[in-house]
Amino acid sequence: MRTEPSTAKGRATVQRVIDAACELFARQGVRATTLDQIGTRSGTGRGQLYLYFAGKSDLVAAVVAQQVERVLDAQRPLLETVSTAADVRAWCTAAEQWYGADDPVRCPIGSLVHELGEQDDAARAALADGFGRWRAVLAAAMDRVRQHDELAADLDPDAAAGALLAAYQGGVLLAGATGDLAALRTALAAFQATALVERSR
Amino acid sequence: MRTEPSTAKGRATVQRVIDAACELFARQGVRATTLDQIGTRSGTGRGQLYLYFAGKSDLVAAVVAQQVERVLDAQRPLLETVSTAADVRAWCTAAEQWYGADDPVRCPIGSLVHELGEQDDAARAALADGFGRWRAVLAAAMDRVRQHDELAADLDPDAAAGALLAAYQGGVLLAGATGDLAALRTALAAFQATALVERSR
DNA sequence: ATAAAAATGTACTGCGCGGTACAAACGAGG
DNA sequence: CCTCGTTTGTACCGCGCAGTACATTTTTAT
Repeated sequence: MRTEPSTAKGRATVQRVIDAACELFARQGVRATTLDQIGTRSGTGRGQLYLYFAGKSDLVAAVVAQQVERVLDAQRPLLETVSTAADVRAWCTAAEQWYGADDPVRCPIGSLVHELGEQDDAARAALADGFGRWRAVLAAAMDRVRQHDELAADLDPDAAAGALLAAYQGGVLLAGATGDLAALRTALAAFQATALVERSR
Repeated sequence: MRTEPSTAKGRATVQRVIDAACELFARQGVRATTLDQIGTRSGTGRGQLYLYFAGKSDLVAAVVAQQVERVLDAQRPLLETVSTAADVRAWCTAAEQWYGADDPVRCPIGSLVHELGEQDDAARAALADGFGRWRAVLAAAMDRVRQHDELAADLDPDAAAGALLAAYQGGVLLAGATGDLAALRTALAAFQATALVERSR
């Protein structure tokens, strides 16, 4: 960020720009999105971009950070209440339904991994941090499942969180490639079938 | 492919071009690779590209197909002999070691998913087909494991293959994002821990 | 040996997009 | 109501790269 806006109006504009960029990046990818599109979409010209951001990579870094917040915020309410195997199943079901029939199957965070330039250090760091935090939230949830004794014995919560996140990302990747959400369902179903132990109660 | 080369020399050139493109795409991505680089790397100018290929997307499609063959060929010998849980573990270990310490962690196939243009239909189809075939080979292997009764009871071989592929792709994605292969190890380890049942014999 | 075809190298063109400069409009103190 | 800082809109520049044209060399066939 080159210049922090000093008025409310300026801050609102910055937010609109980031929001527009988030949407466009998620839908059509980073490199396929031009600054013109972002400027138009956000209702501002391209001029503002260079007032508030040092350039495209700077904007990308800001978007990555924002996107991470969005994804985590969206999941937190659901994830923070997870404490049983059934809750995990519910999260998996919800995850499958994030993708509608018509919009492209691409995780707003995961898809960024291969789209960031090699030298976009700030963005890459933000991305890695985002995955770390996502995993931490999942791990906390898995830990509660473990306390209910509904996590497979040979998995520790941290490993389970990593595995679930990988299954999700891999599933989304395959689903995006084949255009069929079944791949995601399969990946998550396998995790549920093997990692969770339903206790009768 | 615009014109099939009719001489051995021409075919050799085409192959060199595709090989060079494979390497460059795998290392630095599709969009970051220019036709100049491919022309130079393959020892031919950019002129040839347009003699044999209709344009970049055409070349990309050819590369995708080739890349799929490479990956499958590399794994076939290992995968076709898989018939026990221990063999699956061996494959997982091998998979972790495909990535050296210095080269970037990106699956030559998986990384393409988000790099292909929205309208590169031929390439996308080749990619989807590649995943399908990869999964089929894995499923055949899982079927043999099942026959040894070393696959978890609540997984059918097809689902196990999908889950393993997703775990691998997701693991590579996370490892690439964080720069730490541990993510891949965790994902594969979780699959092994929960999907495989070691029988004493 | 020679003509036709195929392969190779080079130089040029156009354009999309990131980046910059600068002019116009707005808005908050004095 | 004037003034200065901030915000907004526009017009321009240059570069990198995909795509094209064409001249030159090499290979194949008769």
